[in-house]
Amino acid sequence: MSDKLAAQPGMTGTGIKDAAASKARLRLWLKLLKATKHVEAELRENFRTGFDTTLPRFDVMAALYRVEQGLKMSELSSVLRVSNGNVTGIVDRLVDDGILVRIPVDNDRRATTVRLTKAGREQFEAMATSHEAWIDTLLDGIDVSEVQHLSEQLECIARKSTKGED
Amino acid sequence: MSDKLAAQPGMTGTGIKDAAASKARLRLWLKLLKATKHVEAELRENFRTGFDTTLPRFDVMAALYRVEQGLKMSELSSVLRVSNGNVTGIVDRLVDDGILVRIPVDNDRRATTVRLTKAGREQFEAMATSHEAWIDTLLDGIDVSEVQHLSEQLECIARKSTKGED
DNA sequence: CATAAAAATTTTATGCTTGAAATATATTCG
DNA sequence: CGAATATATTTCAAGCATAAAATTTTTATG
Repeated sequence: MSDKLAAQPGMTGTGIKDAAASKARLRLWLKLLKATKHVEAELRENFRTGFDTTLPRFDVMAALYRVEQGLKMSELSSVLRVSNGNVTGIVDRLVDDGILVRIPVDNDRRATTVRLTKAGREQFEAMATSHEAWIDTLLDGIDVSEVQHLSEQLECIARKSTKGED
Repeated sequence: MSDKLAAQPGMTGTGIKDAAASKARLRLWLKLLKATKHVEAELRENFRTGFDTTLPRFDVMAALYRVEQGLKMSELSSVLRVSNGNVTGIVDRLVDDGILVRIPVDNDRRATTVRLTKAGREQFEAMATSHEAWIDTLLDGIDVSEVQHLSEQLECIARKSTKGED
């Protein structure tokens, strides 16, 4: 009746609820969110002032940079994990700016492939270099020796959704 | 001339650039982003189906729940770290729904205080309970013993911006 | 006191984001 | 073949988010 049910070492994963652990996870989540939002805000500002562009546009360009022959709209929204309609709007604007082209798909008139133009590839390369440097600065409070371990922990959170690829 | 400048143990914090560390931080950032987006997406879906509400609305309610007498609009946007105009819109809708009230501030007719109604406080309590349970489930891949350490690492990222409170 | 400067908030323009409905094309199968 | 179903994408309505301009009120200062 007076067994201690909470916070026993080795008790992890028994499914028994632990109020203290729950609170600790909540606090961890709030910190995770805070750190991510902070970095995102800095990146957004840097992209805006440095390249007059946005993070979502960069994300689209990054996804397409890896695949020279381009991706179908549905592949793009699947890679980026955003809705189809969302991709439509961002791609529209990037096409207007000469950064992307839409190319019809042979044998399927429903689909379109989207690809970076030469100008788009060049712009992306410049942005990617800055982006990496910004991240390096923003995360410099984290010791390199910790990065691997931290990464593994974060994998545990994302895992259930992503079927592992990346 | 042939000194190895990169990836030396003990070299951390010298300010000398390390391409491998930079790449590692970039990968870490992508994982951080992925984990956060995953949790946010789950929470959004849970709030939508479970309470017909949204994460930003919950955030506003959470901030106000802690301060029974309410907060001024500017305090709210400062606590939540979002723009003034953004808060205006979300508060408008919450007032329409009877969850918040706007109260004039004595001696300053420019400002308004925003406060949860009784119904708002009750709704928040129900949502907060579910929210904590959702987080507990979403983060259950992380061992409780790691939480403290992870939190400290994340503090290093957020620190430069937040002047420490919270 | 009058006017300038500062402060609190709202408004506006633009873009991101979602979920759901609509459109168009392809495929399956009776 | 032809109707039903599935797939690829766009459109739509609503809400979130920002930065910048505008509005209203307060405070400071000459």
